[in-house]
Amino acid sequence: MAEKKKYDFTFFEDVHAVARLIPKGRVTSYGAIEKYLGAAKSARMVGWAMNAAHGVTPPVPAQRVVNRNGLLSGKHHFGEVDAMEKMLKKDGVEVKNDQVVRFKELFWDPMIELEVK
DNA sequence: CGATTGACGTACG
DNA sequence: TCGTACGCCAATC
Repeated sequence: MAEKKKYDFTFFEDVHAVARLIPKGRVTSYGAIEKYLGAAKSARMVGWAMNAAHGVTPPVPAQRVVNRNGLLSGKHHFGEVDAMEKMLKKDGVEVKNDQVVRFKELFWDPMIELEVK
């Protein structure tokens, strides 16, 4: 019984992995990750995974993960409200009114980028 | 153990 | 087009 943990963190690990795969200057949405994981039924679970992404190594760029509208829905969870926006700008992502500018252009879909088609 | 909440998304009016 | 309602699954109270 080499059960490391009682719960299956597969979902969390996968979410973290995908989040780390997000290229600099790019952003993605929870829904995209969900669908990539095949769990488009639990959108909120991705948010919980991100909540668990704090303190893990390597750090998970959760700031690059926004909601479907490109809105920084989780900016309040970075300690400071400006932390998420600041990091995004640092990555070269423009943020206006807590929203990613040209979100459609900067959108990074794992299903398309990671899938060999 | 039951009810509420939560970093979302889709459906309906 | 905008606002409200519901579903989803897990964690917390």
